[in-house]
Amino acid sequence: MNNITSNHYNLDKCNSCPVRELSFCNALDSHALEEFSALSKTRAFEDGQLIFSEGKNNEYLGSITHGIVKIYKLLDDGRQQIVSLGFPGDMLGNIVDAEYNYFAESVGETKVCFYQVARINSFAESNPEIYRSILGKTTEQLGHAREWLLLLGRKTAQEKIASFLLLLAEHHKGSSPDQAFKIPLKRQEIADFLGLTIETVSRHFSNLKSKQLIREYAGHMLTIVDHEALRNIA
Amino acid sequence: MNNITSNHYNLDKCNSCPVRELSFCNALDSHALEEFSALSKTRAFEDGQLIFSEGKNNEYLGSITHGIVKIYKLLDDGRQQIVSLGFPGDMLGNIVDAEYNYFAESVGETKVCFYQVARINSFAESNPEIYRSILGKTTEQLGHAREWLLLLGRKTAQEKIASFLLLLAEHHKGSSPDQAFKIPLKRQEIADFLGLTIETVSRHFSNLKSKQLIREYAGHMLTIVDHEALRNIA
DNA sequence: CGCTCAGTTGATCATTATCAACTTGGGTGG
DNA sequence: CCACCCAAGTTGATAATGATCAACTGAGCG
Repeated sequence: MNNITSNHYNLDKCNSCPVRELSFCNALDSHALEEFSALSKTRAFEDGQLIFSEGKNNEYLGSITHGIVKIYKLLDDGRQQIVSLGFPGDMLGNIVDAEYNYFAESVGETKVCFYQVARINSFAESNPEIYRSILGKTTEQLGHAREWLLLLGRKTAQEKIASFLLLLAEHHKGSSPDQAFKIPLKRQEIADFLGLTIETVSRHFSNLKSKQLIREYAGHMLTIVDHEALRNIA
Repeated sequence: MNNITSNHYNLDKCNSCPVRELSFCNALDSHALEEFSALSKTRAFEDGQLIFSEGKNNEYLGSITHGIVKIYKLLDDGRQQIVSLGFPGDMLGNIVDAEYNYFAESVGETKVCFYQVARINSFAESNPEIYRSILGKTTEQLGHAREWLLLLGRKTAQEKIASFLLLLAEHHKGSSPDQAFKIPLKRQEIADFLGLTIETVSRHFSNLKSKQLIREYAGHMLTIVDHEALRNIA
């Protein structure tokens, strides 16, 4: 964790924060938030930058404000598994384990609001509710991880792809259903998220297209044509 | 959650608790612990009893004191995935999500120390450190879940079996290495934990036996003969 | 223009699932 | 006490899913 840029508009930055209601800092009242926000530093990442790397200690806790972050693990021979996709409002890192045993990398342009863990702990002495809030986010992540265990352990390739597309659609709920959205991941990343190979992912995409359940165009823009059918597959 | 038996020896029960140092209640000092322990009720389970079922609300938080609990999810067609094995000291349930989206079932004879979530929340008003402690346990579970995501997504059957055996051995560290221990799960449960079928599990067990890496006898007693080789496989 | 990277598609292979038969062992009742 | 029964586990034969290897397309960029 280097080069965290100082932030000089602390006082009202949370008010303009796009993930104000989603982030773990949401639990704080406006007075506490003002104090807390003074501790934060925001950092922007280009596509594919390493945010955390394995074995690094838990010096910072982050909150994603823009973009997507992939959390992944590696085996010795290079096999990779994405264990989580972080979307705006999601928490990054943890304040408990000294060993942060994953890699975190930006997917596209990303911004993360960081807090030093030591400062969170001091802050918590007078504002213990922050722990409850971090607990909420962690429990949520645990739920997602377990959902994915079911997917990786028991779903077929086609079911995995369908589930993945619905997950993405879920994060575009703001826009109308049947709205086109950009697939943020490359085929290799999708494969690493679903426990498949590039080729299998590609084939099942083609398959869903030929069945007219989805449509893809202009690079990576995707429309889910038949939500219902996709949900039945997943 | 029915039939929670009242516990009439509250005052010093935590002192005799076998998971005193492992459980989330560990964070409390002896005064707070005495107050907290009065809120707990212990319940015993036979093999294969349902402890939580999907969709039930988060009324209770538990701490496993004896035995093993499997947490699993189901697909509509009956496919099952064990998403976690709870050992003594592990936490059961959560205090955040209203929907507890898993099944929990005892594996062998099991005892669980339960707390009503509402009571934990009241208690936390004067002892907020309990949230920090629950957060610690939840973060630990998240770490295990993600380790398993790597296993399910990217490891071969043989690697899965080896990893599983080492996980079990890990929980018998108290006894000397190369010590025999009982495999607590049936083949079907192992399969549901590793995302495999019974037959594949059985074949790879046979394979490891024929290679003299493990030995199995008297039903389900297992000795790991060659830890090193097993670790290389995993 | 040609290079590279991402993605697609095809052919073949390997691993694991499926289906089926058989073994083993513990428990029960005659 | 033995015979039987059932559940769990093993092993074999075959099938299917997904991986691997390979060739090719197309877009973006210097």
